[in-house]
This record gives sequence, C-alpha cells and structure tokens, in this order.
Amino acid sequence: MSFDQRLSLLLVEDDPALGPLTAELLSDDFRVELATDGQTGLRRALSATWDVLVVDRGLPLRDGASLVAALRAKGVATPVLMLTALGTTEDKIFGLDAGANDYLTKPFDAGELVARLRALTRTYRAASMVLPLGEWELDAATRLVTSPYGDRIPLTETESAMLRTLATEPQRVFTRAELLQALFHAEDTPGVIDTYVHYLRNKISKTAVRTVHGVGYQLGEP
Amino acid sequence: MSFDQRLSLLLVEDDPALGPLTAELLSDDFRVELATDGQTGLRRALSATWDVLVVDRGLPLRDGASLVAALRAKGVATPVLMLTALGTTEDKIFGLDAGANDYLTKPFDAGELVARLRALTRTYRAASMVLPLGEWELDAATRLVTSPYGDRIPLTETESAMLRTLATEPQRVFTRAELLQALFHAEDTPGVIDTYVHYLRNKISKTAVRTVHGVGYQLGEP
DNA sequence: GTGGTTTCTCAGAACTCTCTAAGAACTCAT
DNA sequence: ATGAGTTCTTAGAGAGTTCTGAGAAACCAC
Repeated sequence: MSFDQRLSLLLVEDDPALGPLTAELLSDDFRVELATDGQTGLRRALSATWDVLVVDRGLPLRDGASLVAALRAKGVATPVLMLTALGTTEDKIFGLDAGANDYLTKPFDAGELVARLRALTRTYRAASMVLPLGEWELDAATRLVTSPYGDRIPLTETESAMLRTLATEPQRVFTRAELLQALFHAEDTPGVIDTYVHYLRNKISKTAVRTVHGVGYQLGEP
Repeated sequence: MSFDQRLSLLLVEDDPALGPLTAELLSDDFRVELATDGQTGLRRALSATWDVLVVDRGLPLRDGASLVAALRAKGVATPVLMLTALGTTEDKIFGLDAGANDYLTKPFDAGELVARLRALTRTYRAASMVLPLGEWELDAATRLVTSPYGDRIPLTETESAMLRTLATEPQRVFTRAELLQALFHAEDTPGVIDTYVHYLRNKISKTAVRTVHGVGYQLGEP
C-alpha cells in the first residue's frame, strides 16, 4: 500500500479500439480506469472519488450528456471533459450545458487532450499551498500545521494527506471507504483510517476530526 | 437600486472591431469590461476580483499567454478562456499550459463562447440535505442541528431521522404508530417514540417537539 | 548495514447508540 | 376531586462502533 502520485481518471468510452488506446495514452499522467457503457460509467463515477472524468458523448445504455447531468444532479462537481464525434456547435453547447467542463471533438490530438486535462485538474495556490483549517492552517509543502498561537506541528505525509482530503469539503462526512480510496486507493482494512485519525487528534487536538458515529469522519475545529 | 446578478468578465482584446463586438455579445450574460492591450489587461485583472477572464493570445505590450502566466504566478485562480487566431495544436497546448482553463480559436461561434464561459463559471453545490426548522436547521448528512446563534448540536441517527420525519410535514400531527412505522418499520412498543422525543427535547429544547395529547407528536418551535 | 522515522495491523478497552421497561407526573372527562 | 388513560423521565443491558497503544514491517538517509 503506497502512494501513487498520478491523478485518478475515469474514462467512459465504448469504442473497443479507441478506449484502450486512449487509456494507454493517458496512463503516463493518470491512473486510468475504463468503463465501456454509460450505465457502468455512472456507477463507477459515483462509487469512488475521481480527479477527472473523460466521457464519450455517444454511449450504449446511457448517453454521455445524460451521465454528466445525472452526476451534477447528485452534486458531484468532478471536472468532466466530453469527447465526441459529433462536431456541431449545437452539440458542444448541449454537452457543456449538460454539465461538462470542456468539450473535444474526435479526431483529437493526444497532446491537446492531455493539455486540456492538465488545465482541468490544475489548481492554483498563492506561493506555497496553504489551506485554512478554521483558525489553523496547513502548509501542504512543508506538512506543517500552524496554530493560532504560532505553534507549528509537523505531520507525516499520510497525516497531511488525510487532513487535506477532509479539508477539500469541510462540510462533508467522509466514510472510511472514501478516505481509504482517497489516501491509499485501497478497499480493505478500513482500520488504518481510525489510526490516522487518532494520530491527527494526538498531534493537533481532540476535536481536529469529528466522528459521525456509524458513518465516518468530518473535519472538525482544531 | 437593484443588484446586478451578472458575473463580472474582463475581456482583453486589441482588435478594434472584434473587441467591442464581443463585449456586446457577452453583455447579456456578463458585466463586461474591455482592455485593449496586455499591460492594461494585467493591471485591471489584478486590481479587481473577476468571475472570469477572456484573453486574446496576440496582444500589444504583453502577450496573452504571458499575461495569464503572470496572474497564475501571483496565485490568482480566476478562470481564463484564451481566444486566438492561431489554431495549431502546439499553440493550444502552450496556451493551456501557460495557465488558461480553456482555449477557443477564431473564428468562434458566439453560442459556443457563451456556453464555454458558462461551463467555466458554473459551480455545483453539493446537494447537502439541510432542512429548515423555523430559526434552526438540521443537516441530514452531518446530523448537526444549528441554532440561530450558531451552536451546533450533534444528533444520533435515530434522533435525526425522527426530526426529519416530523419536518417533512411540519403542520401535521404524527401518531406514534406512524412514527414507529417510519423509523423502525415496527408496530409494537410505541414507547420508544416517547423516549426519542424526550432525547430531542433534552438536546434541542423543551419545545422542539409538541405533544398533542391523545394523538401524537408534531414539530414544534426549537 | 544501521538507526530513525513512517506506515500498517491488530486486539482489547472504552465508548456510543439503541431500545426496553417501569415508576412518576400529568391530563382530562366525569 | 377522582381515576383511567396518557405522557414523561430515568436507568440500564446488549449490540455495535470507535479508540488506543503496542508491535511488526517497510522505508529512507547516511
């Protein structure tokens, strides 16, 4: 169980030639999973947390635009690049308005696809990457948590990653399975999560992470 | 005096014909300001907070890509759509890697431009199930009741479920049998309901649940 | 290699939640 | 005012969940 720096990408493409080819093409920069129909694609999109989705417009069982619309209706904000053979402006507008963030028509240039995906997944932070945690803050680069009084607490990489994950959506309650997926890309041994929550509470404060009994964990107030 | 709902957009475009035309085109959906060279564009981009920028690639005084790179270097994360006459894939990749979020080549379709800008500025609100309870509210996911003063009271799953059930029809009086059915799919031991009503009143307030003698319970005023 | 750190597993302890049960307090029609 | 019915309150046992610490394994820098 170890870190994979690549971002996770769900590719939904039914073409038996283009699908694996595109997956291969993207595998340098992304951890790619391939789904070959809209139904499966939607299920996989919902069953894990992805950094970005690439969705073909014309898909069996469920249309790409409908897939994206369904995701958006559920409040999933993951960036989506829609891929399609249909090239008219109306198609593009329809796809974008369904909830896609970008739209690329086939045949596309491999370099452009990767560049657009980079643009979609890129996040900007002033100077060093510092996330506010209520009164506290976490510098992701140095992995130092700073208290309002100026105390600085060093975190390990996993501890920092967990705190960052929780901080991405402070309101949300993350299940053990979700955290396990986000931190380790694993599905078994959810007990690790408890242990790291324990570490964080020891290092920062008892209330840094809130337990929602029977559900999971949520960012608390340090 | 009324609030201008439109999003703010800074258009940086030097073409004396295309600039005002595009500004006009976008003015239905955006509050547009036009800058006609890269230097001025960068200054205006930094001197205010914009919802989105549209930047031409070829600009006098400072190139569009350099403008965006400068913004990004300062940690400005505003979405940028780059507009250009140069259409090669290398140009697109260069523009995107400079920090643009989207790239459109001239001549572009007005509808597509607007659709892409909508996609860039769109934000998804996670469908957080928050029910209003008079002055108070209950977040179903975190099971936290928030008072008008900001106090947050954690509920257990059953307490939260009961409050949610009562809140579905605030006017209605629920019999014990109905609540029992809704919460436990049970028919016996209606005494549990009383107990949980008691818990809710303890945690929130005496008046959170109203008793209708001989009938059942109703949502009260916390 | 060696020593130090970090990561992961595990199992018992501690805790929370749920639901029952039973007496006390209340309500209301007579 | 009385009593039958209804509601409130409290305590506690059982099931399940979470916490915690200790040790083994992996990793890393020297």
